[in-house]
Amino acid sequence: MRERPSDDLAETWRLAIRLGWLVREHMESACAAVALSPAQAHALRELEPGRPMAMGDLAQRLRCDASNVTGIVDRLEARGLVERRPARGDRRIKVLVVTATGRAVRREFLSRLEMAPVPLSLLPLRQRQALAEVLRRIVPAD
Amino acid sequence: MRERPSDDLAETWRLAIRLGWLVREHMESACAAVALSPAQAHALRELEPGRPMAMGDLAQRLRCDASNVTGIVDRLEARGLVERRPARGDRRIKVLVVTATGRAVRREFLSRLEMAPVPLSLLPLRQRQALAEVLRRIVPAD
DNA sequence: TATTGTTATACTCTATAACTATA
DNA sequence: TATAGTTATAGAGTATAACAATA
Repeated sequence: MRERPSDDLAETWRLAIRLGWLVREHMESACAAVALSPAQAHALRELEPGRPMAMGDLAQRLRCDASNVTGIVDRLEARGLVERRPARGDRRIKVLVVTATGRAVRREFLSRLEMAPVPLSLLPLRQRQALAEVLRRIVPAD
Repeated sequence: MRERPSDDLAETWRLAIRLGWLVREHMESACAAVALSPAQAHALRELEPGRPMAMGDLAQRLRCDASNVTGIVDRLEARGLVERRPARGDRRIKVLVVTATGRAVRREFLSRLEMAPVPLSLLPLRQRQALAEVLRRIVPAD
């Protein structure tokens, strides 16, 4: 069935959009499982254990205004997941460190995030390989 | 050591997640182009012209509480995109109708949404078809 | 009594602008 | 003066509970 290429493109993109929603729902359920809002989970994900990060740098990673990070970190800190520590050298800078509890929650969140929903795992191996190969071409590097 | 990353389920899923982000960014830029919040755009998308919908039904489609819809529709109505009309038969029900302006904005939004970002269009037709086929299997019907 | 939509309330995320304490 | 982080403020989305009008 030689469809017009433009129609094929639109159809493929519509399917991609639906996959996007699937991904979004999956993410939200991963957030809910660890009782974090999407923004909080996103922040915790960026804070790799053993790699302290300044508030401002986190704002950049989250692509939001620095003032938002204050509140997001307030809530993470209230739950005992991260700590604000003074940076050596520049006393204006506060550095974020993930606590032991934070590391556990972070691991739990990431592991849930990486558990693919059923349909993908049911796909034949060869098709999954093809999918991965195509995705690698169209999706920007992380 | 990853000898065969392509047959790794987790790797494929990670790529799918990135596609999800790509889709999300695309959607947000489509929303921004018509000056609608994601929730407002989502609502307007559900309101097919010529198919009036009750507030409660819209809440179900948006999968949110009915009380939220009041505010979302307030803003759409303030912009002249939809109208609340009394339903015949049951005077408790208010029915939503898209205005002429609303139809134009809706068309503009949907057309931007369906414009695939560059990378997908650069994919060879054959691969795009393969991608569509795989997506059709793993993605739930709309 | 039950249902539809609204209001009241509360919390989070978002941004801008003003403020503080450093540098 | 400039920068890092905070606070103040405002708008939007989310949910729950209470409410009015109607069924």
